[in-house]
Amino acid sequence: MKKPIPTIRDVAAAAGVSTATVSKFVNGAQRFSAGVEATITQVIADLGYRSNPLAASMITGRTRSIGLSVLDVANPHFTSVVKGANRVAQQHGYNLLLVDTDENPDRERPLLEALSRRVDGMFVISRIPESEMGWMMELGKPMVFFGHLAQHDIPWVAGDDRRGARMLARHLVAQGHRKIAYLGFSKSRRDEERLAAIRECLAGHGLPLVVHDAGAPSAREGERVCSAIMLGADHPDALICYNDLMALGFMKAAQTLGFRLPDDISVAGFDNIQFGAYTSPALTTVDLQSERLGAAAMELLIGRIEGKPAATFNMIEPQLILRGSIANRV
Amino acid sequence: MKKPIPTIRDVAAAAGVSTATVSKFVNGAQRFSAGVEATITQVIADLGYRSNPLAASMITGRTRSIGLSVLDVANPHFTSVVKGANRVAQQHGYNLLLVDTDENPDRERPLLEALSRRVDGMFVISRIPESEMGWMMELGKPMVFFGHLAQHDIPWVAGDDRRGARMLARHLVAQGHRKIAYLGFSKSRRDEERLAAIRECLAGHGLPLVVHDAGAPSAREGERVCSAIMLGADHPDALICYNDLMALGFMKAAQTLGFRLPDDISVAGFDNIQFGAYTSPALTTVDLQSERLGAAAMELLIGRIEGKPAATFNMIEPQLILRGSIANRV
DNA sequence: ACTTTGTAGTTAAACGTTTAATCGCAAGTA
DNA sequence: TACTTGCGATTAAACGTTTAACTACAAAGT
Repeated sequence: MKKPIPTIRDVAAAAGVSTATVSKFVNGAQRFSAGVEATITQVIADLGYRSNPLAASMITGRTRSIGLSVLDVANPHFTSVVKGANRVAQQHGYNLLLVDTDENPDRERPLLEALSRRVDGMFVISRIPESEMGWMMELGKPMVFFGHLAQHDIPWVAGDDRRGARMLARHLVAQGHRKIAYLGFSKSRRDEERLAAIRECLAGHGLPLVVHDAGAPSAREGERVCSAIMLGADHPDALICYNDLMALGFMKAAQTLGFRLPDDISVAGFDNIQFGAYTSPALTTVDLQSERLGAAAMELLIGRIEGKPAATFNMIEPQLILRGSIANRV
Repeated sequence: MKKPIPTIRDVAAAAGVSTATVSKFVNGAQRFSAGVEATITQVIADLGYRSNPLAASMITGRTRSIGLSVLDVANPHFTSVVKGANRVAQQHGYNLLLVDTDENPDRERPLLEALSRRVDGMFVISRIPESEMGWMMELGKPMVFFGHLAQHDIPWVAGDDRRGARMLARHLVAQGHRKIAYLGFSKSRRDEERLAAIRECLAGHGLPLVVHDAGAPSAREGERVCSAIMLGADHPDALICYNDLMALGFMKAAQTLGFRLPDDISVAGFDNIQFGAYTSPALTTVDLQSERLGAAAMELLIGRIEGKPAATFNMIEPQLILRGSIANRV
């Protein structure tokens, strides 16, 4: 036995004005005579009227929600991105419509296509190669992508992976490491930048790089590959992981195997997830500023949605976070 | 120079049928003669027609999105809840409209009120006391709450906090601990259940309980309160934390102060966040099944939205996860 | 042959807003 | 006085669907 939800027409009738007047009043789009203003205010309060945003969206073509497609919300790196994005969205009066593609590229297309009609714009964190992204442009909504893109007319936001990787590799060399390995995740578009920068830096010092590849960017996978890396003839003296999750998993497994960290092997990762600070040794990492990236992406996107001129991309400076997981071997 | 988006009317005109026919066709609501079916299929493909869900929502009153209000997405416990909720929502063809209240109860009301008109139902994780939740019921949408509620007509989903707390306290006693402390977070509705169960269990063994209270359920706060707990005349031999985040922070700070874990003090938490497994010692915790809770809440909510008879609440069994952070003092 | 039943498709009225165009009126201007 | 200007308020047409009620017609039953 619910009372029917009052419409703008009910308000107009009760206040003795037209619906247009009520609409303009609610949207603060005009000045009003004192009498009318008082009456409408009163009636709205009495009836408990609240504008129906769906109906408004039909006319204005704006929904005040933004689609956010993420690879895995439970990955703390992406969680931070979401957090930053959501903060900015909320500040501007937008809500996030969340999609989690669960690291499965096949899910992205149907989910994004369905999403596109319900939002004003989309922030997309994807594993789809840039060359296969054509259909996304047909979606007809403003978009911003996570991660560096080569095409210059598509907006993106990214940390400077190359620079961060270089900083880290340089530091390892300076600390006297000579047998450095990289545990990558080649399905990610960002992996190749990191790998290239590391390799280049080491080559500059005449050092080789052993590369391993993980099947998922997860702690579990880091644990799994540990024995393959450590139980060979001579294991590396330092390991750079594609991300902190993998590094955490690797460290745990290595310790379980009886290795001492960082004496037997130094470990480092990317992302600076919160939990890297709580292991022993604490994890050295490249902070790519996840939350700021999310926020910057949202600023960019909302700028485009609201038609304000804005840059097409935004590269944020990384920071090397030094903690106990890297030994000094000099 | 964008081409205008085709409407159902464009399709109807091009196919030589009425809009009603097209509508029924896309919703699979009727059988059609072979000719009509073929024509419509063809025209839809040619024009690239996609139904506008906003317009449909106006009529049906259904949006196929569900509001999820969360205290802090970046808290791994809630991240898991979101993950589980989102999985089930997606399975049923719903999207989550996310709201993050940032542990600030004052933000909840305006955000939820705005949200309520755009969704079919809401899953609310709140810090608002049950006695002040009246206005939420006026929102006129199906709702499910996170955490135990006393009122029996409001649907909720929760882990069995009392049972989990009892299991943990009992284990500590069995392992020979006699000076047990609790680091709580009294702003949470769930804190009091845990505290009560622990106190009751210890009282049964004639043991006292020292209670501390944190200002936030965060690792940082766990670090901050460490010295107050450990540097007194004689510190506890075991500490139960309101959640794993606080436990992680506490452990780190205690180790920094020179204490050895678990020899000097045993530590345990709640939630079984992934990262408790990667510290040294690894964290003993009560797994309240965050992800299953999120999923169960969504099942319950969707059941109510779609008018299927369902239970009003769902209590999920906790599990004690024993790891290295608890010593054997017998 | 006449009625009934069932089915494929149409008509037209919603749903609850926004907004361009218009209007009436009072105040200001020439 | 007559003409303009500005402003508060109205009119009515959208926006893109769904759906109850209806129609036309063919097949089946009597």
